[in-house]
Amino acid sequence: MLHNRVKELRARFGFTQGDLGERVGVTRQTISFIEKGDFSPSVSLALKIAREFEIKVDELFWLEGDRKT
Amino acid sequence: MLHNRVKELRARFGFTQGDLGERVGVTRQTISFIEKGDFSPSVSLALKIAREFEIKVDELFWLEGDRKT
DNA sequence: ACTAAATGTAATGTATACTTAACATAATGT
DNA sequence: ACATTATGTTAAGTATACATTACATTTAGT
Repeated sequence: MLHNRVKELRARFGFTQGDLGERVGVTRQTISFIEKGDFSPSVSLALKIAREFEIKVDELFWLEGDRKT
Repeated sequence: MLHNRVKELRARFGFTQGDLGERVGVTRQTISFIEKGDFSPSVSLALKIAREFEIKVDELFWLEGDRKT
């Protein structure tokens, strides 16, 4: 199971799902699915999203029971 | 375009493609495809591979023209 | 109350990640 | 020379990421 902080960071940056999708080249539905944890995006997309938030992929996405802290 | 250091690190750890695949739950062909850059794995798989090598996803995979140094 | 923007969600379609099976080749050990 | 192991690669199938369209609900602004 994969977890993420996309929704939290998107809110912090004041982006809508549509904004973020546009910036990283996917639709708002794709962002919505990712936030819901419905699927595991490609590492390319994960890198693009992490880049928008200026953090590392490992700080945005983590595997169940694998949290840093 | 996505680049990675999987082959280099796998060699450093003395794993065969089969060894690594088994550890992260995919076939050796999948590891082979990833090393060749044929596709962008899911972030779940990227996290598992990075964990094996004890490095961050961002140090294993990067987008064209996005290299840290 | 009305409108517009943002989100949730569902259906269907396409692209691509990943599997399975197979065959070829190179390298190593006996 | 033979067997074994690792890798390259290809073809065909399955699973899933992601797009597109559409509609309902919520929230903020007037």
